Amino acid sequence: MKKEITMKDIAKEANVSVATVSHVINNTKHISDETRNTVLSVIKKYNYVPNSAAKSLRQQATKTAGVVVSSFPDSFVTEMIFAIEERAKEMGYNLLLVNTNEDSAYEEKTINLLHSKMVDGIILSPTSGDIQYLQKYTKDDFPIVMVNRYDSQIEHIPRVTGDNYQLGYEATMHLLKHGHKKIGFIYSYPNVSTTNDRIRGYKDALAQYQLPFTEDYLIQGYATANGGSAAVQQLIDKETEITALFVQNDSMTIGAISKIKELNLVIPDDIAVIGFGDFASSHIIEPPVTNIVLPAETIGRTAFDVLLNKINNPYYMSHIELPPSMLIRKSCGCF
Amino acid sequence: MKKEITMKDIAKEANVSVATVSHVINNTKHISDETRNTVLSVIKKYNYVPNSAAKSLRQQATKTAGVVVSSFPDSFVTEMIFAIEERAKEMGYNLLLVNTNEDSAYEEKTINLLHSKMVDGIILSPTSGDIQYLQKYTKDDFPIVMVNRYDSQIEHIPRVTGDNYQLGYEATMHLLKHGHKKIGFIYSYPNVSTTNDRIRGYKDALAQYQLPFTEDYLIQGYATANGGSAAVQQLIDKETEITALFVQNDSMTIGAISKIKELNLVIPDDIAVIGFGDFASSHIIEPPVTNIVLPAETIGRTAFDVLLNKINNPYYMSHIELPPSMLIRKSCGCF
DNA sequence: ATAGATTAGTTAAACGATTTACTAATAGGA
DNA sequence: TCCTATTAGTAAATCGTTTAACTAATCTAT
Repeated sequence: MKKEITMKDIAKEANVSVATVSHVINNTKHISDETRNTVLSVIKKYNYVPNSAAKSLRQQATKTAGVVVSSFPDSFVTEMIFAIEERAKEMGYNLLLVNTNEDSAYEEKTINLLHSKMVDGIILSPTSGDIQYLQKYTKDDFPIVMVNRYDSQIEHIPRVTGDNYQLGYEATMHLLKHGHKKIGFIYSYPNVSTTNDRIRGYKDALAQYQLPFTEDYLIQGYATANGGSAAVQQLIDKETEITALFVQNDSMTIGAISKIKELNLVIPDDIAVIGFGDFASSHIIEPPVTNIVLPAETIGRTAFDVLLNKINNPYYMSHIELPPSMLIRKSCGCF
Repeated sequence: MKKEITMKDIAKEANVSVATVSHVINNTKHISDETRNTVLSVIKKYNYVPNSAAKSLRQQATKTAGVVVSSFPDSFVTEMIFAIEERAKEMGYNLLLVNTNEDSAYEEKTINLLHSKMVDGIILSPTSGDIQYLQKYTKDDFPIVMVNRYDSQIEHIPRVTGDNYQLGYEATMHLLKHGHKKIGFIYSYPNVSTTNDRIRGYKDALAQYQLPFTEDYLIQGYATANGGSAAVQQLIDKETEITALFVQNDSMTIGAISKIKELNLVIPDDIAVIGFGDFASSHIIEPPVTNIVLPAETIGRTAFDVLLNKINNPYYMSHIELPPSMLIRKSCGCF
């Protein structure tokens, strides 16, 4: 790789000092039109772009934010990231995205990397692992905000999430109202706030109907279509005789439905289904699937705004929780 | 934000020079066990992490690569990114991901940003916009490899893509063999190699059967479910009387199918469908949809390996093209 | 005419690491 | 004993910017 062009080169060619070049670039001092123009033309000629490692080193600030998520190919997370990106662009920020794929050691490495790359702040959807290491950053007032998932052990970190307790409660209530008493709950990531809160909601709804909570109805599996169909198989194998299913992500929902059909069971007559998160195929699958959703776009945009607040004011604090809503289609038995 | 801990602080506390600390961290000189241990313990005590802006500035290298893609919520691209990430992790690299969302000005800004953040190289799936700006980087031997899409105007950039010509040809041939003569082609991004190559394949297949190419059968739309259903509506409005459809991405395929059903047309009897890219719901939609696919995982992993080669050898060059394969289900009329 | 303001530009000290060239002390070999 | 190697560590230059403090020239108002 050839030597990069530096500000010094530009300065030399334009017969000015490096300081002047810097001032032209950053509009940080009044420079005569004449010098400004020659400098600009030299910059253009060499396609010069300032080295931002040097810039960051000096300035301790970059218009760049990091986004660290733990699971990717999930339509909810994808949509949320998309919204964060959009909002960041609007506000003149660049975004660096990293997917930790539920690997908490990698998450820590990543946060360190981004931190030392001098992003101005980080939006984090944490893994289920130990995130005590975050404490170090909160002590330093490095701006971090949690999105989607949170960890209540970690204090003083703003967060914006969906109201997953309410979500679990409402979805279960909906099925209970249809007369179901044995409701399977299929999820993927244990020990994360989203799952925990939904399970709390699920239990409280059962209690409302004076129904006992049965451990066997809770099935954990991989967040893939295969994971979903395996989970259904387990419910069958355990002879749970469940008549309804609440599935926590899109791929698993698809897998669960395909398995139910394979078993020659009819949705919603034999087994009713509610899935979390709206996805493109929800209304084209047979039968169209009823979803309970969270406002992914609002969550994403808000998260970025909260980060911005935190960047501008180290004492900023807020916990924002957005409510779920239901998209009723045929799989829950309403029609 | 409080002052960060620097190597100097560590050195002072451990009663050694900064040079020694650096050597301990990087294993770049033999240091006695005693000093090494005290240094290490001080580092641990303060949770010290070297500032990589400074490091990059000095070293001109970081174990970090950038990935710049132009469209996200596409299952093919998602899967490819996933593979790149995995391979990068295996090789001890960190990855910084940016989605340009088909905005070519933003793409240029992003590449500049990543370049100046001193990533060691970039994997790029370019937008359809003008990418002459890349020339500057190739001249400097900055490692860039194109993945998925390429631009033949830009010389000397290695690439790994699917064989989209073959893909267009095979899918079309498959439909032609079933006796279809009027085949709609629904796509989303104009002026990108993937689309162009598939259209070439489509035309050549028609020619093979001595059929004329009809401009009206080509419909462009948004890469969403709505875009797909709007495209079908257009084909109907234009009274094209097509009997088969080849759709270029997952969301559009889902939308197209739902529109066809809405119109009370039967798949595959009235209209046969082949969609590009395998996705979770392909085999659960009614009828299960026949897909022609590209090996997303291999493409991703290979792309990273090619980037590594390019990083280690500025003169490295290769164009890798992976073949498509078909997943035959019911929507094409084979059963 | 002259003090004070304004304008246009420069000098040089940071920022936080890495790394080359150096020193000092000890060990080994003849 | 003297010379050379080896070991353990350090001083200082360097990467490419930004920015506070400075100078010099021109302008303004009295």
